[in-house]
Amino acid sequence: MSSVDTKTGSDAVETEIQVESRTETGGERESVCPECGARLTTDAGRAETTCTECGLVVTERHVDRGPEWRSFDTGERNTRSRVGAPTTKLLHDKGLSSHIGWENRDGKGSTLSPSQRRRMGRLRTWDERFRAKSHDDRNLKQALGEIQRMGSALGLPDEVRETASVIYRRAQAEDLLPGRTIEAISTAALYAAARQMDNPRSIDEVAAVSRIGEQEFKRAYRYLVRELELPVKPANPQQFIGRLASALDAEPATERQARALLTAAEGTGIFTGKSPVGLAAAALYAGSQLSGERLTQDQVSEVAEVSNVTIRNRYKELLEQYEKNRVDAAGRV
DNA sequence: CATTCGTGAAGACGAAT
DNA sequence: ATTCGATTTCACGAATG
Repeated sequence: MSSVDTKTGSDAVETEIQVESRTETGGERESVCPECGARLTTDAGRAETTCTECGLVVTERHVDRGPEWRSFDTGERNTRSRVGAPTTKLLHDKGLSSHIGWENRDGKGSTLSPSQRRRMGRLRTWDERFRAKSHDDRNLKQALGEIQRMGSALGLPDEVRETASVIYRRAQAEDLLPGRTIEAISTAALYAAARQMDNPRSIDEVAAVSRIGEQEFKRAYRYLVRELELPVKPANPQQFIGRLASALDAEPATERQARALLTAAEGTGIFTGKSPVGLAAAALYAGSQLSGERLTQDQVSEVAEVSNVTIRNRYKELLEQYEKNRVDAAGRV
């Protein structure tokens, strides 16, 4: 049993976090004083509950839910310490755990005997081990909570979130976390997972629900892919057509045309190096011209979060290739 | 007037040195 | 670590309907 405790440990954490994340914020604010039975008032700012009559301080556990602990901004990224995860200061143990220091002195400041010193050395070892373990656990909890939150905000299925947490754990196991924020790795893991499961979201979409900036997010993602050698294929623009079309309330004919345009351009090198979302947006615009719906470039660029310039540059290439294929097919018959 | 189109400057990125 | 080529975006003005 002892040899597998890392595995069972992390599984236990996973189920625990799911239960916790489903739990809504504590309901019962109505309570009475255990001493005098009078009403209690809660001071949210001080996180204190006091009796109106006798002044008894009950002090409930005001659980600090949600990852609002992150107080540094992206600009601080450069000055951040590279040692350890940035959670330590603010989150780790909430300052509740004791720590065995390195000084070989007792509580009064006098030095220890050699035997006591050895004993403390052994204790210190275990202290560090437990500390590291619980730190990783907290780290993971935090990350899984974030993945859960962002995943549901993006409407991603559970499998994607599970894949994301697997990726996160791999990153943790390979010591990829130091120097990066939990949010950054979580966001990157989720984005990578979505792509791996053929349910990609655009960088913009993911960045919109993440707590980190787009720059940092992309960095973390590339870092993860490189270090973990994640097998992520280039995203297919077709995968964005459906969601964009429904966001635009586009006609089915337009969507069909868009898909046809993309299919025609597949494998011609038009895709290489181009943003998949930009291609999808351009295809929808061009498709709407062909179908007669005539969406404007700005309409499409709005929902796709792609500039109208990009749409301009892409849709001409798409139409060109489409024409070429059409005459080829006609000539072959 | 709204939409589309073309352009140059600027920033980010990957690849190569 | 810097440099280069491609891409995207922004801001502007001109052309088009």
